[in-house]
Amino acid sequence: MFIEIDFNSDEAIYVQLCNQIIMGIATSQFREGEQLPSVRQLADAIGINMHTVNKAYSILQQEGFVKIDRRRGAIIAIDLNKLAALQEAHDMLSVVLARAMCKGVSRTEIHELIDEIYGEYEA
Amino acid sequence: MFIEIDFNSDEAIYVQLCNQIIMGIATSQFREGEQLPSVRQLADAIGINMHTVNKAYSILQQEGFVKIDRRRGAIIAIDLNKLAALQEAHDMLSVVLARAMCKGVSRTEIHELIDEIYGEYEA
DNA sequence: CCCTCTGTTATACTTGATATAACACAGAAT
DNA sequence: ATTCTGTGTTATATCAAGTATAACAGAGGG
Repeated sequence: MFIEIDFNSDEAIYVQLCNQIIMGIATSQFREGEQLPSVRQLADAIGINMHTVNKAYSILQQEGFVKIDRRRGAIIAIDLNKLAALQEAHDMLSVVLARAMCKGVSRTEIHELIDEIYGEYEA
Repeated sequence: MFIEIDFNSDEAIYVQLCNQIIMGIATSQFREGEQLPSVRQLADAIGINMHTVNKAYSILQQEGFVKIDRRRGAIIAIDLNKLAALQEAHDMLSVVLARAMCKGVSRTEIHELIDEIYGEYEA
């Protein structure tokens, strides 16, 4: 369990949690069917409130990354909706690329970044 | 001036404003040295508060997209810091790509999206 | 039957986003 | 000079969102 929270960040804690868990799934640190730590366990480990973790898990459920069972807790369960995923990726990329373009980052450099990150994830 | 705010979005209004203005710069709708509408003009046009626009402009200044003059208002002035831009792009892409990968989007499909968006911007 | 584990709900507290109002400075018109 | 109108700024208030504390409810193991 390698989750690092930056308390000085302007990003909400539950958002950081969501992102790190999703990245954990992408890197196969968490696998389909695997059980995440209970809200209390994780909250204590990080030093934050149980409710904040609960909110992160709820959002991950809503976005189709986990399923929540009252007895077993949160379990990795990807809901594959590729059309929605492509739409979401397009919208988020539009913002990221606009920022990069304004600052003089070329199309080639972006493609290189993509390959670099995909490399980190597939390894 | 084509700025559309979604009041049902979970994104804060000032964030939507920042993003749309940055996309406006990327599409050459706004050019270096050009003057943005005054905080009151834009606020009235959109139907929001002047202070919300002011916050967006302040953030754009802080991030190096505009300069604010008490007399002339906000003026497009890109502060080219490519190293920081590449770092930022890497961090944001890490999150976007993780989400996409989990949902079964391939590396090739991401590259296609990049080209598609760059095409829209350069046109 | 009790103890402990799970998530859930109710309630407060604190911070951030947005709005209202008054301010201060600069330039144009009179 | 004086007034008017434009700019961003600051102070204050309001409302929503993020986070925390505490008590609850169901499930399973001793």
